[in-house]
Amino acid sequence: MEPSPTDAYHHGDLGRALLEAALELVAERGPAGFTLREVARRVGVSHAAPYRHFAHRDALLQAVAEEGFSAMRDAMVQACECHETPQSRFQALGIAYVRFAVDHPSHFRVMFGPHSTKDDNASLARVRDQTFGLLLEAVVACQQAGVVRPGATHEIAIAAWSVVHGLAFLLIDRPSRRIPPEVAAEELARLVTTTLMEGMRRRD
Amino acid sequence: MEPSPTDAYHHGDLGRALLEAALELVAERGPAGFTLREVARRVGVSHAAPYRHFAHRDALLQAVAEEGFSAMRDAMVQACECHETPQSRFQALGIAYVRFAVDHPSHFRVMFGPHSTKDDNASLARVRDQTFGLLLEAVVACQQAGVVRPGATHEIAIAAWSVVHGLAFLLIDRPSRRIPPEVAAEELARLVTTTLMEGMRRRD
DNA sequence: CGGTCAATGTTGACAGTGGAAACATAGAAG
DNA sequence: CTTCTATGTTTCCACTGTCAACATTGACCG
Repeated sequence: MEPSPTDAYHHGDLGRALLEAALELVAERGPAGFTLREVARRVGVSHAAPYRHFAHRDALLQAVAEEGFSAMRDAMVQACECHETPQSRFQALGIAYVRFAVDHPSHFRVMFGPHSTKDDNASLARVRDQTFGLLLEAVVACQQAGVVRPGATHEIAIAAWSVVHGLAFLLIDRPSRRIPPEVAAEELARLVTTTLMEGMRRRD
Repeated sequence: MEPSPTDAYHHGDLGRALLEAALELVAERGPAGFTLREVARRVGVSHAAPYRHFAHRDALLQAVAEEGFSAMRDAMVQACECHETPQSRFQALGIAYVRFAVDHPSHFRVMFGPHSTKDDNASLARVRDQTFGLLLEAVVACQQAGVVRPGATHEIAIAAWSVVHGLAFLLIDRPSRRIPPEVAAEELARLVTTTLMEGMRRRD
């Protein structure tokens, strides 16, 4: 029962095919251009077929979001592994976050769009928590290494998430023309995380 | 020429009435529940009437966004005026930003939603720039007072915007259950801005 | 082997939406 | 009073999400 794309009545693995087509569609036309019927069209299936695999339109979008969170988490973990000290690992985490958003803006928007943030979806909520978990662990590691002031772990992690999350949105939305377009995302991410870590530094 | 409330033809300044109804609708049902026809219905006018005042659905949403940016800018300016030192003025700006988002989440989402960020709308782009302008001025003031390291003004302002923008979204979207729900927005905003300013501090 | 059944896919409907075109009306301008 | 133009209405269209009824298929069981 491999998904051989024959023109059989039964598709083999339609759920997976729908998800992949949805990913492509979102990447191509953005979250607004996403349409259940268009996804079905691309897979070559009738417009009601998706309902056998996803309860409603938003469920498919949530699956897209979940896929995105997994990919981002993996990218963050991978970026983290290249570094040794808790500080640089922490920073690598943040930079990977921003980079993912800049590289996959539509996907990132779906991940934090209105259909994905209501957590009636357990698996989506879990992978979202994992993302924040990475930041939390990094903060703890920095605290244990004595490079970040102790206490208020959650609050510090929220601050860290805020800064990369905000920068990510500013870079993909460009809400002001006074943000110079030539600024490199990576450099900015480095500056922003450095500044924040400096502010969280343990002072003696 | 802008239609002043006096030159009422049939309805009597329908444009304004539509905008106000749109504001209410967004506040009630969120950006997703916003519908041109529902707005028309609430004003008691046919579903095609809005097209005499707004080129398309997104234009009305952009007007809502513009209204929101004006209100937020005013709130920020007002919060700023209560303080003396450049640092506390800067921080007040950021806290007002977060507070506005938390107090008007739907409105805030529209302001940074996908329909408002493409800047084919001159007046919307202008008021967006003004918001960033406030941050820029505050950074310059802090630099002149010697409490923020000189240079890289734009980058520092972007960092400041990032942190309040990100915190705003995290607070209204709550993307992780590991963000404790009881944390007060205001305190968090204070912590986050303090941390950032500490990081931007001039070091001797 | 054949029959039954649940899973999967299709067809056709429905209400709701954004948008365009043709028509209607009322106030201003002559 | 007539005419013109800005505003509002009606009517239509293509498209969407969703549902119910129907069709097909492979798997399981006698």
